[in-house]
Amino acid sequence: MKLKNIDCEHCDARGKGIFCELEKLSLAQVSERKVMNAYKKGQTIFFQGNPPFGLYCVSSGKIKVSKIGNDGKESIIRIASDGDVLGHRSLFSSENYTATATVIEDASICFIDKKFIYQAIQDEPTVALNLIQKLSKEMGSAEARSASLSQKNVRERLAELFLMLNKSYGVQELNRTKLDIKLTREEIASMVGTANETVIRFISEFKDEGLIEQDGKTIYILDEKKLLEYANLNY
Amino acid sequence: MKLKNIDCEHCDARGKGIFCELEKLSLAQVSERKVMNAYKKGQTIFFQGNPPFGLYCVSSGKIKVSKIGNDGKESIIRIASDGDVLGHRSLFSSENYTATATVIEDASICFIDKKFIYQAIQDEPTVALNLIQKLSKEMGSAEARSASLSQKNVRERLAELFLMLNKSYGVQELNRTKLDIKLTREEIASMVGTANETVIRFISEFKDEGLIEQDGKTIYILDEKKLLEYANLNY
DNA sequence: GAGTATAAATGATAAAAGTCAGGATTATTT
DNA sequence: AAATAATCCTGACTTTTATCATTTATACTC
Repeated sequence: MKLKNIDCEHCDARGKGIFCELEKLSLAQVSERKVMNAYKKGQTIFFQGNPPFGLYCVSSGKIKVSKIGNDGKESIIRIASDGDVLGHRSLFSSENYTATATVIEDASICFIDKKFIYQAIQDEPTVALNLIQKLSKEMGSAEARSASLSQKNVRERLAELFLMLNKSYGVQELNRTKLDIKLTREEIASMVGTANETVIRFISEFKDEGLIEQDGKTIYILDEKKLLEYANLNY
Repeated sequence: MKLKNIDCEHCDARGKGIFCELEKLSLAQVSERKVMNAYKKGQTIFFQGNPPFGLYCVSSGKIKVSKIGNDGKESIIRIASDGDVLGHRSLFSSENYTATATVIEDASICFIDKKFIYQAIQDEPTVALNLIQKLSKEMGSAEARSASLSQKNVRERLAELFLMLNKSYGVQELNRTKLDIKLTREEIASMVGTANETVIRFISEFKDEGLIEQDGKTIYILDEKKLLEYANLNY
């Protein structure tokens, strides 16, 4: 679905993206080259195995980036939302996509051609630096996740995930924090790296112990302190 | 230990590093700002928790980058050798080191001040681009590792590791490939994300089945094909 | 080269998580 | 609102891996 081409200057995600420090003039150039598309929940932005032709910049919505194993098992690597870029990893390491990007919450996403991105990196040091910083932060998460998977048990990893979701998508309410993201147990399981039955068991445990509660598909954090204990974070 | 300051132009790792496309003049500038140090096996280059003051470029040797969990369990995130950079992730995400870098094979490493690195990124687009590419590739490995840890069992992950080591450090001999890297069982375990006893059992199995053999601490790959089967790689 | 430290190997057992099956809920469609 | 589908939940059982204890081998030091 093609959207009216909102210009970059008025993009909601303007302050967070890699082009955020550009002056108006250059930003207008970016704006001219981009195409904005609207995606519905469930749609795929790119598939594992396909070659990248450019970069996706998320203006709004949520996208899961996941790897599908040989046996069909899904692993969600990260979730991208406004201000995040998608497809950069494969683009810059000159290989086909190693993951699939699927919309989990209706999204507006801009596509920018490969050539122009490389040009922008050459001409605008801030773009390069922002990219380096974004990659570094994502790398940090990826490494933390690896360490977590090697060192921690499922309960710890699940507590960790809730804390992470709390940080990224938490909306404070009176005596609880609403997680503004809807995930199935299956998806939660594939973020934690376990089977969905196992996740279900621990979520029930967390609910019984009053750490979290649930209304429909929405999860609320009740006791962050206890979650922190359970997560056994590395200082 | 301070070494005679070999200039960048004559560095063995010149062709592989982030400064490889610089012209002689700019390279000389890098050369002036760097300090080269020699590290012995076992020495630590930086510690988890400390702030970064610059970037390390590996000229020779091998360094393990590992995260130590609360319980003291080590997870090796990656191994850096000639042409690789170290400490970039924390530097560019402006946080303290989230991992520790320890020499596992005597190394020569250059240190370049933070300020100068940022300057170089501004002034030399190729440096920025090389960094972006290095980060993207490392990110690819990190993501693959996460997926592997979530989806595969120990035997598959171990086979995968041997294939990876084969690719990076394999030296072809008559009817086998020598892995030019010495790792303890403990280290192998912490790369695979399991207990050393478990690694030992599977290594014994691999030896019994003629997939690998060993002479002292050196491992040789005998049957790459079978390892590929065992690894159950994702196409 | 004997002695000590470190690493590797093996067996027995326990714990954690995976798998399979069936039923209960909640969404979605007609 | 009924019907269908998708998701969630729970229990029983199996497999995988971790942990602990002990022995053997290798490397390092005096």
